Amino acid sequence: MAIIVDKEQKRKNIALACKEVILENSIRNLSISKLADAAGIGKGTIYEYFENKEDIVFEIVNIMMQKYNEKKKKKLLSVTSTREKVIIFLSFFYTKEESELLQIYKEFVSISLSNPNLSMIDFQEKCSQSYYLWFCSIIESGIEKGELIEDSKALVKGLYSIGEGMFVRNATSNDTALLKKDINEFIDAIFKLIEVK
Amino acid sequence: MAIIVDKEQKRKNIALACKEVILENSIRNLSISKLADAAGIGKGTIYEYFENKEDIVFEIVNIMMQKYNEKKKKKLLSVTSTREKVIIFLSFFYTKEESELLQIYKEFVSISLSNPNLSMIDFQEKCSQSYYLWFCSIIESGIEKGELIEDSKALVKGLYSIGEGMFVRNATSNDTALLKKDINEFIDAIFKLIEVK
Amino acid sequence: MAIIVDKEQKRKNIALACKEVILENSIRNLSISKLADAAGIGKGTIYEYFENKEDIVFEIVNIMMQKYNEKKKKKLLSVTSTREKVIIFLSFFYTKEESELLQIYKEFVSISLSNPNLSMIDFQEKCSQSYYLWFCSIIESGIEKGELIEDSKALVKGLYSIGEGMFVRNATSNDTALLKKDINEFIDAIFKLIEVK
Amino acid sequence: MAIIVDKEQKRKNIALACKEVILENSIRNLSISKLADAAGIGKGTIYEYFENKEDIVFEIVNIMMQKYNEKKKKKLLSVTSTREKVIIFLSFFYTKEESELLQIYKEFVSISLSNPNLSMIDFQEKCSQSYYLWFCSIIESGIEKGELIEDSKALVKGLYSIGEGMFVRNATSNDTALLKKDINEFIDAIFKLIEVK
DNA sequence: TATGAATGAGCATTCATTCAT
DNA sequence: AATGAATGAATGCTCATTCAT
Repeated sequence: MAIIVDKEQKRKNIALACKEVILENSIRNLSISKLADAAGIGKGTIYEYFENKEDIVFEIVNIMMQKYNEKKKKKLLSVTSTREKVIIFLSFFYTKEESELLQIYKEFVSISLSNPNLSMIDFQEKCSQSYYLWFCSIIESGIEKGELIEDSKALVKGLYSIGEGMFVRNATSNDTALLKKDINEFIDAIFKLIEVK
Repeated sequence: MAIIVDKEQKRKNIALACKEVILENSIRNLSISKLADAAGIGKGTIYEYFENKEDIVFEIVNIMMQKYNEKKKKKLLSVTSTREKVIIFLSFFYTKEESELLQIYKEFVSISLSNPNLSMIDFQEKCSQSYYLWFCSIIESGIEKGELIEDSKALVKGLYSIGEGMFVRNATSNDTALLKKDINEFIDAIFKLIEVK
Repeated sequence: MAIIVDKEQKRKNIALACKEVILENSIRNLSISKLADAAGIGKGTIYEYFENKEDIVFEIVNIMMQKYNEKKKKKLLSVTSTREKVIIFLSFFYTKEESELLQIYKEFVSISLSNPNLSMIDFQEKCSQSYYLWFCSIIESGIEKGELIEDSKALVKGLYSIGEGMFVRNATSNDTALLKKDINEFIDAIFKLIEVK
Repeated sequence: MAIIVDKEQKRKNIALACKEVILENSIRNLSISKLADAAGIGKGTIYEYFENKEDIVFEIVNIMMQKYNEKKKKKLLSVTSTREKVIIFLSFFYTKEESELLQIYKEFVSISLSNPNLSMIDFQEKCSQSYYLWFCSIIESGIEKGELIEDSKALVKGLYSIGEGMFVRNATSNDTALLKKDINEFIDAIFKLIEVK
C-alpha cells in the first residue's frame, strides 16, 4: 500500500521550514526552488501541499498570527486596566519579540498595496475585521467598567489605526524604539482625555 | 543655462510622460521599454535619467506632491477654524481630486515598505518631517488662538498618523467614501475632547 | 481463467474508462494522473497496463474499431449494389454515429504521424491491410457480378485512400457535411466511369 | 545611433538556422533554447523576431513551400501532357528531393490534427486552397486541350486528396518507394479512364 | 498487485540592463 | 547625448515516472 501522510501537518511543516528563508530574504525575491531547498523537499512536492507561492505565505502568516494571538490573549488577561490593554494591543507594532511577524506583516502590507489578489484581500479583511472587533471589545468593556468615558467609543477606529499609521511611517527607518515612544506618548495623551477621573 | 538644470528638467518631463501609463496600469506590470515608449524616448535613455523603475515613481510623487502642497496651502488659508484645517489636512487620503496622486502614493508606500533605497528613505523622512511640522503648527496655532486645549499638542503625532493608518487599511477595498466617513467621524470625536467650549 | 486474460480485460476496462475524458478534452491536455482519476485507479497502476498515454489511445481505437467493424459488416450485408457498399465503406469518415471513434481516430493518426512506436506501426499496418483487403473484395465481387468494369481493380488502393486524404484535409475545419458531400460527389463521378452500363 | 537591422531578413536567417535542428529532432521536442543555440543567438533574441515557437515553424514552412513552389512551377512548365503534370503534382508526397519539406509537413499535419491553433488552421486552409486551385487549373486545361474527358472535372477533389491519403497511410512505414508506386499506379489506372483516346 | 507521495527535469517567456554605434 | 538590438538569468509550474510500502 502507498504511504499515507498527514497532509495538513506536512503543509505546516513545510511552511515553517520556509519561514526562515522568507525572513532572511523578502517574499518577493523568493523562488519556489529556494523555498523547496529550504524545506528540504523537491520543487514539485511544494505543489502537492500548496496552490502557489502566495499560499505558502498565507500559511506562514496564519500560523504566526495564531500563535501571536494566543500570546496576546494571555497578556491581555494578565492586566486589568484598559490602558494597559490598549498598550499591549498596540505594542504589536514595535515589540522586538514579534520582529519576525512584523517583518512578514510589512511585506504583506506592501503586497496588499500594489498587488492585491483576491485571496489576499479576503485574508486581510478578515484579519483586520477580527482585530478591530477585539480592540472594540476592550474599549467597550473599559467604558462598562467605568474606566473610560462614554465618548471613547467613537474613537475606537481611530485609535486602532494609529498603530498602523505610525508603523507604516516608521517602516523605512525601522527605529522601533522611536515607534514605541510615539505610540505610548499618544496613548498617554489620549487617556488623559478619555479616562474617567 | 547649466547642463545640470536641463538634465533635471528632462527627468521631470520623462517622469510626467510616464505618469499616465503608470496610472492606467500599475508600476509592477510596466516594463522599462513600455515606459520608454510612453515617454517617446529610447530604452537606454531612461537609464540616463533614472536608476530604475522605482526611481520614476519617486520622481512623479515628488512632482505631484509639490503641486498638491501648493493647493493645500491655499485651501488651508481659505479657512479659519482649526477643525476645518485639520479636516483639510487629512482629506488628502480620500479626496477624489487627488485620486491620481493617491494612486501613485500607494505605489510609493508599497515600494518604501519592501524595496526602500536610500534616496527614497531620505525623501520620505523629509516629507514626513515637513508634513509633521506643518500639521504641528496648525494645532499649535489652534491652541494659541484658544480653540484647542493645551493638551492637544501631545496628540499631534497620533492625529497625523491616523490618516495614513486608515488609508493603508482601506487600500485594498478602495472605498474612499467609507474612508472619508471614518476619518471625519474620528475628527468629530476627538474635537469633542480637545475643543475649548 | 489465466492471469494473462484478466490483465488483458483490465487493460480494456481502463481504456474504456478513459475514453470519455479523452473525448471531452484532447489527449494532449490530459495528464496520466487525470486519466488515472477518470479510471478510478492509482497513477502507478496505469503503468502496469500501459506504456504511456499514447498506448491508451491505441487501446481505445482498437476496441472501438472492432466494434465498428462488426456494425460495418452488418451494414454492408444489408445492401446489394457495389456502389452502396463503397458509400458505406467510406462513410466512416463523416458519419455522425461514429463521431467519437472519429475523434479518437484523429488523435491516433496525429500520434502515428509524429510519435509512432513499434506496436502502433504494427497495428496501423495490420488495420490498413485488413481494410484494404476488405475493400478489395468488395470491388472484386462488383467486377465479378458485372457491376464494375475490369479496370476498377487498379483503382482500389486509390479509392480507399481518398477517404483518408479528405478526412485529414478536413480535420481542421471539422465540417463533416462538406466532407460527406465531397466524398459522395467523388464516388458519383468515379462510378460514372467504372460502372458497367 | 543605434544599430539598424533588416528585421525581415534576420527573421529569415534565424528561421533557416533553426530548420536543421527541427529536421533532426521533431518540432514537438524542440525548446526555444535549443532553437536559439542552433541559430547562434540568445533566447531573448528569438522573441525580437518571432511571436512564439510556432511562429518559427510557420516561417520555415513558408520559406520551404515558396522555394518548392518555384521548383514545381518550373517542372510543370517543362512538361506538356496533363498526365505528366499530375504525376509531378503528386510526386511531392514521395520525392526524395523534398524529404526535408515532407518531414516538416508531416509534423504540420500531425499538429493540425490534434492541436490546431487559429493561425495554424488559417495557414493550412490558405495553403490547401491555393494548391487545390492550382491542381484544378491543371485538370481544366487538360480538358480544354482535349486530353481529358469532360467528366474529369468532377474527380479533381478526389485526385487531389489521393496523395494526402496515401501519404498519411504511408507515414508510419516511411517507405517512399512503395508510396511512389501506389500513387503512380493509381494515376495510370485513372488516366486510362479519363484520357481521351 | 496496487498505490500515491515524491520528484526534478524541462519549458516558454519576460525584462532590466548593457554597449556598440 | 541617445538609442535599440542583443541578451541570458530568472521563474512558476507541470507531469511522466519511480519506488517504498
